[in-house]
Amino acid sequence: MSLEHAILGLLNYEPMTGYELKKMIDISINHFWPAVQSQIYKTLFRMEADGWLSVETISQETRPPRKVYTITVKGQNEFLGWLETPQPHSETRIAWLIQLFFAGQMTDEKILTNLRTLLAGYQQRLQAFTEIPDDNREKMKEDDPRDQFFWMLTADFGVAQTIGQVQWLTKVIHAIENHNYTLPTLGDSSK
Amino acid sequence: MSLEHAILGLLNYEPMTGYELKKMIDISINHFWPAVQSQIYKTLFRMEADGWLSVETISQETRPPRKVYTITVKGQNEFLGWLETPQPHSETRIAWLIQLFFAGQMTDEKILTNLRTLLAGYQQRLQAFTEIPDDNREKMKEDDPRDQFFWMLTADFGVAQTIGQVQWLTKVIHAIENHNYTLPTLGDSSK
DNA sequence: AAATTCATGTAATAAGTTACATGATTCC
DNA sequence: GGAATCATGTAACTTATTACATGAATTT
Repeated sequence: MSLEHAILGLLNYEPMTGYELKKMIDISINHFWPAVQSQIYKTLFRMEADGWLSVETISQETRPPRKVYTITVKGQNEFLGWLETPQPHSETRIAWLIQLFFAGQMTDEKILTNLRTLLAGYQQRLQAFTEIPDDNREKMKEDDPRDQFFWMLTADFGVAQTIGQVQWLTKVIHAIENHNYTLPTLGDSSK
Repeated sequence: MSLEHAILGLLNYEPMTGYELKKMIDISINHFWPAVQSQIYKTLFRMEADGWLSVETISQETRPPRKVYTITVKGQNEFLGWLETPQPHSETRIAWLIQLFFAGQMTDEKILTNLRTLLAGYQQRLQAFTEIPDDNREKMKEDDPRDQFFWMLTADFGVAQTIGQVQWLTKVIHAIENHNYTLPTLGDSSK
C-alpha cells in the first residue's frame, strides 16, 4: 500500500503527529495521492502495530494528547526497500471517459456543456498548480536542494499532465462544435 | 458508482451475461475503468436487486446456466440521468510519483534505472493502444458511426495522455543523465 | 497432454470515504 | 458571535482485489 510508504517517507524527514501528517500530505503528495484524516489515523495505528513506527504520547493541558510518531529502523528498511521497487504503471479510473464513451446517446449540445464544465475544472486545477502558496515556498528554502528538485518534478508532472488534458479537451470541443466527427488518428500528437 | 453505470451503458446496447460483460469491458472501457470478474458479478447481483436489470436464466446441458441480464426502464432512466451529470475531476493515484517525490534519498543510478523501467512500460502501453486487434475493428464496422466516434475519442485520450507521459519521462531522464537539476519552470509545456 | 474457453460463484482482505463526536482556544 | 485551529478517534459503508472452486468442451 502506497499511503503507508508515503507516511514512512514523510516521517523519515521528522517525527510528526497524525494531524501534522494530514497537513503535510495536503501540501505535498495530495495531487497524486490524496488521503483523508480517518484513513491516516487508521494507517498509523496499523503501522505502529507492525513495528514500522514508534509513538510518544505527550499530554497537554487543554487539548487531546499529541501522539508523535517516529519511524523505526524496521520502518526505514521497509521504506528504502519500497522506494527502490519499480511500481507498476498506475491504473487510472476516469469516470468522465465512461460518459464520453457513451456520449453517442446524448445530443451535441449536452455533450458540449459537459465537456466545457470539465475543461473549466481542469483549467482551474492548472491555475491551482501554478499558484503555490508563498509560505510553502518559504518553508522549502531551508530544505535540501536535491530534495526540492524532485518535489518540483512531481508538481511539474501534474502541470504537464493537466496542460495535456486541457489541450485535448479544447481540440475535442472544437471538433464537435464544427460537427467534425472525423475519427482521430491514433498516435497523432500534434494539435 | 461508475462501474454500475458502465454496465448499464453496455447492457443498453444489448442484453448480456456477466461473462460477456467482462469481455466487453476488457476491450472497451478497460483502459480507463478496469473491472475484475468477481466485481462484475457482485455488482450485477446488486443492480438486479435494485431493479435496474432483469435476469433470464437459460439452462444448458453441460455448462452452468447462462444468466442473461437486460436493462429495465428504471435502469435506463438511471443511466440517462447519470450520463448527463457532470462528473468531478478524476482523482488519479500514481504510486511512482510518491517514489519520485522521495527520490532525493536514492542515487541517480537507481532513479534512472527505475525511470527507464517506467518509460518502457508506458511505451509498451502506447504500442498496445495503437495495435487494436483487427477483429475488434471488424465488429465495430456494423455499429453506429456516431457511437464509433466517441469510442475512438476515449482511445485517443489514452494515446494522447500516454504520449505526454513518455515525453515527460524522457525529458526528466535526460535532465538527470546530464546532472541538470534545474528546477522545472511550472507551466512550461515546451519540451 | 496441457491450456484455453465457457460460465457461474464465494470468502477473505484491503483501501478508501463519509459522517459523527469531543472540547478548549484563538482569530476575525 | 462565529469560524477556524488543534488533536484525537470511531462506525458504517463502499469499492475493489486476490484467491479459491467447479467442470465439460474445445483448441493447441
